[in-house]
Amino acid sequence: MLPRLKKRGEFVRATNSGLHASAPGLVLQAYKRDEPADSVTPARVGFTTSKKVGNAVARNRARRRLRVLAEAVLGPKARPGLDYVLVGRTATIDRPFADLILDLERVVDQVHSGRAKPRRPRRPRGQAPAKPA
RNA sequence: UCAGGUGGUCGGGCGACCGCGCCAGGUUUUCGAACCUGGGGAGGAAAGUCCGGGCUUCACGGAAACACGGUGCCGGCUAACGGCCGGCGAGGGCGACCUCAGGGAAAGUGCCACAGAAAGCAAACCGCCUCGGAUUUGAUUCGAGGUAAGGGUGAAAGGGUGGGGUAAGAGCCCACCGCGGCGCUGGUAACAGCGCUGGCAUUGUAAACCCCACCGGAAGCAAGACCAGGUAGGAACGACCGUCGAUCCCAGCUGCAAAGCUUUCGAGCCGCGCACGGGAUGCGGCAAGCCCCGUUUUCGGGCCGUCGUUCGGGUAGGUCGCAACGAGGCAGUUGGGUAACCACUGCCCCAGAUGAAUGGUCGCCUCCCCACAAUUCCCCGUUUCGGCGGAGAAGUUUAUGGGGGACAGAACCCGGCUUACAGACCGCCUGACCGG
Repeated sequence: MLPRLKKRGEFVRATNSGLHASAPGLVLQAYKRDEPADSVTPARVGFTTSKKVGNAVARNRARRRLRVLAEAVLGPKARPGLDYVLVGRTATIDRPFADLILDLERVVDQVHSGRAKPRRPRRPRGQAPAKPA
């Protein structure tokens, strides 16, 4: 079983500074930890299911499916030194499991090959968009 | 059989593979843990967080009062409750049954739109009746008075219905009903029944203020305790206050006196100590600290006041609380009670996570819905009377395919309430129809 992300700061770091890739059934965020090359720790994984997914029962179900999914796909494919965050969507609950596996394999490949992009910076609420110079 | 009422139970089942966290025992151990075996692992509402408790901290002399909030027919049950049970009253339903914040309106204040002549000190718009006058008989009209039976307005017109009575009317009188008072009877009581009596006087509204009775100290497991870490027990300004300076003081009380007592001190406590050049600031010791520095420790050195305003920075990591012998659960042809509930007997120990375990995937079955085919029935056309074609209905049986199975996730723990909920099952009762 992969080690889990547990602190809020680790999740925020992956969201703000990590790479993002999305699929119909889920969203993947990945952050490469700043570690010396000779002491790289194993990959870690965390799960986020917000209220957008549904009530507590729906969120629990989405997170459980993501957890099994992570063991099946990230178990063999995860790279040491990375923090993976799987974000649940509404479709995570009803999408066939085989499709979810394909979704996750695709986004993991995107992240590993560098084709994923960092998150578009969001302006703080209440501020006007910055005008291009 | 149909329609309905009410109480209760359940909330998909089985299997395969792969997993999660907890407890107990065992083995290994590099003391971090790993592995094996066994046990148990979401709900009827775990939800909303609306009441009542346990528990914790704070406050507080017992207590009482004010304010504020809550409750509000009677009796019982309960640890307690705004809960439950049984009664009473009022309203609804043919009925089973359902609903009700259901104390006080002769303590006081307020309010009652619109319509209407008049709305709580009642009231004369139309009408009705009597008397008088005028005009031309019928009749019309003017004036004075009586009248709440009729019309009209309104949610409501100052008891209701009927009779007597009267110029017309009126509780003016009578009967019944309603209402108030008193008495008797039944009931623990709410209340009910009966009798006498009064005279219709007392409009409604208290989820309007209010009055009365009873209840309530506050905040909550991020309570609270311990440990680890930690740059910041932060900063600025102002006031008080202390130091330098300025300045001020070297005293007061008792006593004849000797003397004694009191008075000071920057900050936790204790002790010492000060007078002609001294003091207000001194010296020593002990103790505490989420403080800082040095060098890891022993240790050494430094630091520290109060109040107010403003501005920040960081954090919520671990263990305990906390997984339970408890207002505990299950069972009973047991006993008491109409019941809620209580007693007794037997058995059981029954989730404990913390980015948050209690599951994921697949197959079969089950229940419901839909489509299509076969099946049955009816209608139309045609016929060589065997059928054929078209259109429709039934949903019985069978097969195939597709879809659906609700509301919802423990977070310190109990007792309730409220709200959400596909569907299934059981008991009792009511009404209608049919049969005996």
